[in-house]
Amino acid sequence: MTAVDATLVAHLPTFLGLSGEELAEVLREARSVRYPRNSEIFSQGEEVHSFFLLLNGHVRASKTTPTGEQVVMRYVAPGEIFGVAPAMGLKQYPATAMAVDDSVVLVWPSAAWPRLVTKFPALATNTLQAVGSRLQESFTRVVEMSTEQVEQRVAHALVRLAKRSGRQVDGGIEIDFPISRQDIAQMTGTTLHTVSRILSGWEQAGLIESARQRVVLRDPEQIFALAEQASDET
Amino acid sequence: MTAVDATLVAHLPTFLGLSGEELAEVLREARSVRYPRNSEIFSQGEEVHSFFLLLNGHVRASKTTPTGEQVVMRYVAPGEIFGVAPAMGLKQYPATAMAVDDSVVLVWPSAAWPRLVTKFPALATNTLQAVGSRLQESFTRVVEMSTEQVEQRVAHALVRLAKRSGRQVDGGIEIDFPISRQDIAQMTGTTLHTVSRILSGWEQAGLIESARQRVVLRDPEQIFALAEQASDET
DNA sequence: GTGGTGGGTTGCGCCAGCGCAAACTTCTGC
DNA sequence: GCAGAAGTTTGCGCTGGCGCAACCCACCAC
Repeated sequence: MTAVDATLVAHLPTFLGLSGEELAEVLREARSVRYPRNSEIFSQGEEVHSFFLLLNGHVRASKTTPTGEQVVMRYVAPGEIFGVAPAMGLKQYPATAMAVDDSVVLVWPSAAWPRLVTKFPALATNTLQAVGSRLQESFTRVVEMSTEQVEQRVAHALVRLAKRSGRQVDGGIEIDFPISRQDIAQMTGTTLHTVSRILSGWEQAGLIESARQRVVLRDPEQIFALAEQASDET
Repeated sequence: MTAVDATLVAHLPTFLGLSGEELAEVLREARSVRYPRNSEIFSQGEEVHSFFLLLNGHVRASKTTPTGEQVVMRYVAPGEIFGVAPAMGLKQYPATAMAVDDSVVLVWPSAAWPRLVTKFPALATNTLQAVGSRLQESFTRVVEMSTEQVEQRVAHALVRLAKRSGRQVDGGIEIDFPISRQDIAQMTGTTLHTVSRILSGWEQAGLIESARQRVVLRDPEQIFALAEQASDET
């Protein structure tokens, strides 16, 4: 039940339009929780009990099919809300959230949502915009999966990860959290093997540098180009 | 600029929690417009000017890629809101909406949204839930495209269409609007040809009956079964 | 240090479904 | 009633990428 520092989150889009006083009131209902790497925050099918805001670290949201296959829905970056099932009127979490890195998370009990949103309608409109942009992203993904080849989709995925969670390093841009070939496969609708082959190819060509759960874009421009143009080129 | 009959829409989830008086006030800002079959309601990239509620008919929302391919994002059923780009803070429509059947639509100017939502916060939460469930649907689609074979995806698509827009006829359930093989292909991420082959097969087997832009599920149970189980079976 | 485990790589064969092509059928406009 | 457009069917050959399998490597626990 740590007191949460308002200055850390005041600038986030979620709290746009709230006064300092109001923000403090909203934060008073949350507690700050630390999740170590590879720990589960909530699980698909579990009764909804909370909604969350990621302060620090990285969280992966994934869905498991009845046949046991996993699909990665998104990676949550610091500052974003997630697990907003309560706001969407869901009774159970539609996906599983796991900290892929040591993470710090603000947690509100579900019951707080109706109360907060009544008192601070801006929260509803801000959340609506957040959910709206996720819907756009999801649509983008559907479009990519419908029209692009695997290599292009992997390029797109890396570009997006780099933009959202990239860290400048001397050799280029590094994806700022541990991500395996398997994860990338589950983001792009392909197999671990195919991703491995593609990344190997790119590494040969000097476009990326990679190691265990680590990817550095050495030539972001080129990857970007691969993501964009339709298939021709050498 | 027809006056809109409140009793027609009072029961819709969008207006949940509004009194009759309030609803009347909301409707006063809308006008009712008729779009003939195959006419465009708004176009991808167009400046946002309105948001909509479908009273009657059917509307297809689709996205066009830079390379000119089309992907069908959803079919809007009567009673649903669509083109809610204003609420999501978008400046341009992310997709094209076309009436696939003669349709009647309530149209609000974008400018009305902030005003209405301030006055009636329930609108924001209701819209949030609507957008949330679309997000779920979109995720479902991503999962299907990642893990299922084409035949299974087509089955899923038909089942969903039948549930949302099916009409009981003596031979089974008919999809209640004109839909081409091409449309189904664009919903499932495959080609017109493959859809045609699959539907032909099903027609041979007596599962469906089809004609130009028309599909009747003769054996919905079977199609449902195809959609569910992983690939084995005769 | 040593054994084990969780990633990652790579070769090989196969097939679902795409691309191309051609023909057919049903609507629509005039 | 006729011409053309739009939608559908079907055959054929090819290939992207999947499934399987084997192996390698880096890290971790003890």
